[in-house]
Amino acid sequence: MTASSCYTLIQTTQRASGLAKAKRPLKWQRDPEGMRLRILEAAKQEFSAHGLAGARVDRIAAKAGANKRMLYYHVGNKDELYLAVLEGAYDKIRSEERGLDLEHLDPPEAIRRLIEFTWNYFLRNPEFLSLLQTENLARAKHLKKSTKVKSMHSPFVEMIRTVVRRGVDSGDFQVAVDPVQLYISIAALSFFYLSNSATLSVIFGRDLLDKKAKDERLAHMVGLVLAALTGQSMALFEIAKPAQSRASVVQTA
Amino acid sequence: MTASSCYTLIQTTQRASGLAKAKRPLKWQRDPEGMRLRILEAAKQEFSAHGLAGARVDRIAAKAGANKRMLYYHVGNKDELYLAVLEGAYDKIRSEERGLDLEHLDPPEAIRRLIEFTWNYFLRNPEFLSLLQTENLARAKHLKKSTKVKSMHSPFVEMIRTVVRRGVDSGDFQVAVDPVQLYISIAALSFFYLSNSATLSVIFGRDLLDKKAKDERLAHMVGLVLAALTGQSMALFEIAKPAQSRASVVQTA
DNA sequence: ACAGTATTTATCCAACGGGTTAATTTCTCG
DNA sequence: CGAGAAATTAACCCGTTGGATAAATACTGT
Repeated sequence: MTASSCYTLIQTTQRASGLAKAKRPLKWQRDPEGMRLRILEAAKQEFSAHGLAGARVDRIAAKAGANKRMLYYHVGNKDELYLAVLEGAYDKIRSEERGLDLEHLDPPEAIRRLIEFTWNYFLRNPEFLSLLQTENLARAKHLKKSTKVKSMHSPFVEMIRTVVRRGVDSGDFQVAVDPVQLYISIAALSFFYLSNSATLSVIFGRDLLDKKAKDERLAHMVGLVLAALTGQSMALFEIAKPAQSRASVVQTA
Repeated sequence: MTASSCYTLIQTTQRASGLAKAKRPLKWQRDPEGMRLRILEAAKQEFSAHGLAGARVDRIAAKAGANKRMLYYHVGNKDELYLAVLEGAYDKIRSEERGLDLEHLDPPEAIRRLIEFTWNYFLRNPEFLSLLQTENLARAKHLKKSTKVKSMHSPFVEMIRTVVRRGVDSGDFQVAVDPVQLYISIAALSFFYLSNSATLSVIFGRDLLDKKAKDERLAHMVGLVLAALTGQSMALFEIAKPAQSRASVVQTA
């Protein structure tokens, strides 16, 4: 498996200059950037699947189709590798957030979009949730050392502050809620549901990750937050959920 | 330290029969129940501080003032120890929940009390949060094996269902929200804030665990949920937060 | 083409860590 | 009081794991 993925590498990364002049079949090929990327990707999977202490350096190497030595050569030791993965994860979500462009929507729609984005991002990137959990179990010990992440200081909060202010001015929102509180609440509603779905599913005896459950959750979250902000009924916002299903929820055991 | 706690044990757990007839100073004393309790307590600390993989059996033994062999003698191997701790944690919160007695409060007050209880329980028992995080990182692998926890099937959900129904009947609440969704949301708002406070504090550059921040968070959560349920303004419910502080929040950078 | 450097492979190892075995000490009950 | 059971200590075992060292191979500029 490891060997085969290594050969795959040789095929996929061969340069344009690689005509048919390959006399002796090379044992391996240089590709520092690609190697680094594959290492970080493999490390992301390993760390999110097993946590920091549970992650195995050898497994990361194997998954990356690399020799273990490569990790130390290209990134550093286990902790440095972990921090690099963490920084990459933050970098990714921040950059996607930047594209959200809430300024041009009317306030309630902006909040709805923010909730939906957060929910979908967490759904699409479960490793991100795991990495955050892992880092919080370590009380952010590594993140505190990071110079990069501190400078990322979310301009996102400013986006939300603006939306809230606009909402208050237009009369859509009833309170000038603290944007950080709001952001944390929105993240919390999605994050907890997804990151704790395993134990919650056991406890409540229902699969929280099937299609229907996920649809209902999104509708619930949007309804909860928008109802609180606008003072209107939750039911008004749950357009994603058909009336039939809404009734059945009340009866669910 | 380890040795001293061991001697402490001998002093504190000596039976009533222990007159002053101790001729030869005993090297140690039998105390199976006490030993088991100390092991589980030490294990709880260790697992919550370091996760499953990061926990060290030797450290648990040391913290319990015991010989490593005792863990295996009284509980079992590392995994069994972990499961025992987890079951104990669920047992504890469930039993406290049972005393909440929401039935005799009017619906909005019942919800407020539920939120406050959850928040305070999480604050008082940070190990519980860590254990749940750890178990979810393991995708509830251990919890699924537990026969005990499955039978605990929360009668709590029924309590909430009743409160919601009463609230709808009385006109206090506008929607018959799914009690499981509501419970998850209430837990989420507290859980995420506290379990992720380490990384969030770094990112937002403010200490989320100081007194003022905690007070504001509780007020925010109560306001959010009750406003959504009743359709009234969030501001009405934030009685814990003085007006001055509320204004300053809006300005906070 | 070739010398020097960058990248990768192949081994090795010392510490660690979960778990076990065997000996010791304390308690209980006839 | 003394023998057998229960509880505890002490010492050891051995696979694992993060990390290091050294040798081999591929590329680059001249």
